[in-house]
Amino acid sequence: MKDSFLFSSLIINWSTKNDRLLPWKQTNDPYKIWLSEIILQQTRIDQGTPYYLKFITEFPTVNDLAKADEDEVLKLWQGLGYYSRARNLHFTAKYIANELNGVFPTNHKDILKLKGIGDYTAAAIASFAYGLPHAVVDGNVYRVLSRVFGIETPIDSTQGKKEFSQLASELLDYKRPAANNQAIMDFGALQCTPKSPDCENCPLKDFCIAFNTKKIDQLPVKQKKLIKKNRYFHYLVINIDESVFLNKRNTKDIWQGLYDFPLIEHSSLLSTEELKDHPEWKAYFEGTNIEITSISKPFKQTLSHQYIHAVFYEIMIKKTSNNSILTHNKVRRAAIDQFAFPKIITWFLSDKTLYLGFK
DNA sequence: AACGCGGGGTT
DNA sequence: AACCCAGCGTT
Repeated sequence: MKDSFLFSSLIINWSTKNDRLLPWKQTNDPYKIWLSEIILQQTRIDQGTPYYLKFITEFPTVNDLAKADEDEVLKLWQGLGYYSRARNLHFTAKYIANELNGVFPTNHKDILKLKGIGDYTAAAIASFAYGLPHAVVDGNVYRVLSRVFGIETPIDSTQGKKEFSQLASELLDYKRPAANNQAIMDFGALQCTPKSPDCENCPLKDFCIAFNTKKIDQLPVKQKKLIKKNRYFHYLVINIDESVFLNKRNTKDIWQGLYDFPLIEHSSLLSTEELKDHPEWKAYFEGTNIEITSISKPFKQTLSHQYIHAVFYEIMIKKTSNNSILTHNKVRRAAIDQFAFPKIITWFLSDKTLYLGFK
């Protein structure tokens, strides 16, 4: 079965009967294909599709995207996660517009140099936009190849990456790389699924080593296991007149580029009395006449690598002689919809809208 | 080579 | 709760 022609023929034949109609399949525009691939990195089709449609409506060309503010791009990206994708997308749009005269690179080597584009995305754009013979290796491909060929090398090892991308290249039908790449990903997503794949109705049943040795549920092999850490956020929702103070996250941490509120982080959840005794609280409110008007329920958000626990203290400033909080962005409450927030902030805000008419 | 980076669906 | 999704950049 180490017959590349047979493998790609079977996969492509399968795909002609199991086509997924997706918006970015209808175009050869490298900008749209690039945009779709960035959105779909580590993201399910169903989750990414509405964002793709929003983006091509708002920014029909790379020049439109380049002209936008980063805040505007992040706002449109809000809720999709992995926000460095949006920042790199915008950076690269400006680069293409300003340095490349708005023309997307047309060869694999130059595509791969762009920020936010790695091996997978470069191969995807090269094949889908220009018909160039570069094999994609994404999560679907790792799964399909490891099973069909019984490869137990961990897919998240350097050796594994090398081995699988070499095999994918050998298997690629060089006469129809786009169809071949599309087919193997669709096959992984619909037929050779992570859990309970439909092996009985699989065209590769007779060849698949994992199926014939009953190792389907053991492949692919991954070596990493990551531990989640707990973090405790005490958010200060500081209101003064019709405004509230926002914080733009610029440090090297989660949610870079998004907005939240002034934050006191501690290694455990603090009681109100403990929080009032915290040096950062004192720095904020020393010499200031304030009132805590409400304390939210605890919110919990699960990230890929940490748990965020957040409590929101709503504080009204009556009179201040302290200007340290003024280093944050003072924003009219009616205008906060324009800022991009992480999920845990939007949960808090929608709760407030629901119960207190806060807007 | 190892780690950090979101959010959500499925099992 | 664990796993995984059209991965990439940094250290």
